[in-house]
Amino acid sequence: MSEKFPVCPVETTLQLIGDKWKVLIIRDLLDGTRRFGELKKSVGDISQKVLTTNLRAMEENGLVTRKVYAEVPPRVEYTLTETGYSLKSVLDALVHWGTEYKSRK
Amino acid sequence: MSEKFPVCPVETTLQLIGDKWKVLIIRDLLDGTRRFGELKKSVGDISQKVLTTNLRAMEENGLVTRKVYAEVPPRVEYTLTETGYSLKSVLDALVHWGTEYKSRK
DNA sequence: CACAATGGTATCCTTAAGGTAACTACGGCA
DNA sequence: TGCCGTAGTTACCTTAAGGATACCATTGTG
Repeated sequence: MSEKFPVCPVETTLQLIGDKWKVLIIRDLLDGTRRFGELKKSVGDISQKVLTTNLRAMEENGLVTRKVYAEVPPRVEYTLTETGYSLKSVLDALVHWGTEYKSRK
Repeated sequence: MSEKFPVCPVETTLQLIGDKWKVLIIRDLLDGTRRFGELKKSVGDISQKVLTTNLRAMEENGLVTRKVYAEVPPRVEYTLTETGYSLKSVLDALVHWGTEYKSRK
């Protein structure tokens, strides 16, 4: 049944992507599937530990899927789920606002 | 002249409202001017110290204006600037996504 | 055999964020 | 006189987040 989320939908969203790192991960995954190492490079100054922690949480929340290939060395790919991809509208808003803000300076 | 912001507009936005509390403050100020005490109640479980800190930062970044009335006891009102109000589009996206997410559960 | 590459986990330590409580100014009021 | 309420500031302490480092499994290659 429905898990308990805050009444305010803003708080619900913050609960899922209120973390700076998660937003940046989604930004990069919106362009398509990425390997762990690729994300580590593209997200920016993120440590392996933090990246792993965030990806696990996002998987838990149904925002990304994790696919492990039985190769050596191992290959792990992360892809946005449909729900995760639907965050594109939020990211678009962030991009738009950030661009506007900078241009006003 | 232009201060230095990250190249990525998403990071610029996060730099300004990447904090959970700031988002909630903006959510409440979108309905109109609020007194300090009103915000403290409506934002949720926020301490006076953290609320003050965030409001100061947002004032610094030109998102809110602070107006002090020379009364006793003192009255201080916070209002979104035009720039701050323009975050409505971002908040709308957060509301919309959060609502959708909850309904999928 | 030793090592490289990838995607982790485990441990320890430091730093930053936030909580709590005490204190301030001010004038009104009983 | 002493207390009330608002909107703070300050000091101190606790907790959580994150950094750094070491370690692991696997297998093809030199």
